[in-house]
Amino acid sequence: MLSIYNTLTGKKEPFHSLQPKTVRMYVCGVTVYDYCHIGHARSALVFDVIRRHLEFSGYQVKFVKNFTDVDDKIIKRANERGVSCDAITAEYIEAYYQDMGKLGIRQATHEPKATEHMAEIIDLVSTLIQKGLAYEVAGDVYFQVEKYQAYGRLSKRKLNDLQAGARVEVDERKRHPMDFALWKSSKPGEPSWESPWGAGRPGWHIECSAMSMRHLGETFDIHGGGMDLIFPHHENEIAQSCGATGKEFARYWVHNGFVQINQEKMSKSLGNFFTIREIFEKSEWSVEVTGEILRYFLLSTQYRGPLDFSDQSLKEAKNALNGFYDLFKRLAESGQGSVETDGKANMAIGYTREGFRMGMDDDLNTPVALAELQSLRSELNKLIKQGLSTEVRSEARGEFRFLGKVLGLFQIENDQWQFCQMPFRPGVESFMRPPIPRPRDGEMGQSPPPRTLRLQPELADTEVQLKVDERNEARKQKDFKKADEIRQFLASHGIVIEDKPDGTSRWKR
RNA sequence: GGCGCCGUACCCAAGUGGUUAAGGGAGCAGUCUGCAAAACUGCGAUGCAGCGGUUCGACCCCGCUCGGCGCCUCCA
Repeated sequence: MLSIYNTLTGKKEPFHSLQPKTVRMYVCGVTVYDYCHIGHARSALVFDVIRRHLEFSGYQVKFVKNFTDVDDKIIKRANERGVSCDAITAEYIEAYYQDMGKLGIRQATHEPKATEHMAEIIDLVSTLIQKGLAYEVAGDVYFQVEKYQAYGRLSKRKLNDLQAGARVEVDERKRHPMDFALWKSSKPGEPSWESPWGAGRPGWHIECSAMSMRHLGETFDIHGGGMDLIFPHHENEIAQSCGATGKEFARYWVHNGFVQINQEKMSKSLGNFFTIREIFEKSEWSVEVTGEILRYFLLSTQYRGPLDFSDQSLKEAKNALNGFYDLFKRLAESGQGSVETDGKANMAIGYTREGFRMGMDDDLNTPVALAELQSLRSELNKLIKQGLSTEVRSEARGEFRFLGKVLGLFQIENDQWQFCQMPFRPGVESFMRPPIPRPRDGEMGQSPPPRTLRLQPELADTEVQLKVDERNEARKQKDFKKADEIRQFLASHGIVIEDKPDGTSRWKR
């Protein structure tokens, strides 16, 4: 039974779906005007894993994640480049799929766009006006926050408190400073749609209400996003949705913590962000391996806590994964077991599955889930030393695949894993670049110049094996000088040899 | 000014009102080994920012202090 922290109640609560065996979940996606950074990756991954865990637990998950494709920032970017908004959004939606795909983020069941739901949005705004919760002023429509008594229940704020210290610009046309736009009249050249209030475009919050209700119904189970969306975005979504339907909107509100750099929030405005693609570009490893490192790193902290991104944290993730894939190599070798060792291994697998499930059920405690897998790794290493049958080894690898699937880990083939850094890639010592100076007013942050990678042609597996055999022959002849030369040669191609007690060797890249 | 979060060993990171405070990384010392790598074994917080309080008993509950951060404006 899953327990999950609900921002609405401020407590961890047992999760019950409204409909049996089906979970309806909506997550705020990204505004598509730029490349995604690691913060976006964390959010996407957290909800990807929640979805996978729910499926693992036997639910069918209807998962909706939107693209915000009408927005001031998009218009601004389009104007800067002298292209259409459509061109901007198409470009960055494509980039989103590329980047998230590399991270192994699965696509949602529906990925709606605001521009494709204008009818629903206009309907919703009309309803709010009819119900007296919204008012029109010269082509703009505002939601009147004072008409929704429960306003502030998600973010635990009171309207009065908000007013007191708020840095909200005074808009004479609003009845209350916190009233927010449902519909904005458009200026010439801006994207616009016909509406009862004239040509315009939707405000930011209304699209999520319209799209979630369209695809999931008026009341659904989980609504998620980053912590920073709690106020005002989700607060406003609740106000306008509940106001319009008179029903509860989402039942569980789930928010992920931030990725930080040096204990500070990573954000565009601070200029201290790393895009997903730049990490892949700088990585010393293949796309698959880098993706798994990033996933492990992002899951090494519980989703609600802050997570500091650094070169070291990625190295730790890499080292941890090396340990798993080292084990997988051993599990792929054949062996003789005993009733005792095979039995112990099966027991350990059983306990691990149970512990893993409990960890994940406890508000998606991925660090605990990973610790369980680490314990199994350690246990299996011991048992392999004592002797473990080929069958049980294979089952164990299968278990890592099975549980790992929930986290998106351990899915790649053993020989796809790269243990060593790619040799001869100058200038790529680390994922991290020096801190970017904070941009001054109105100035964009500077990107470092692109790095050119020189790839050493890789040795084919057969070539490596030939060399390894040659070396073992030399070792048999006690020609250790030659043996070491071959080791050196292979090392220069990024290959590490591990000698086994029986005189044969395993090798890894 | 309002609301909220965090502070666990060298680093990352779980956790519990009362047994030995998970797990990983790094380190050190061993086993194994021609060498190496991997693996294994051992060592490592008498203490969970500090100070009070509640309690038979608190790292875990309450209060205060110090330190760090977030939201209140676009933001995952």
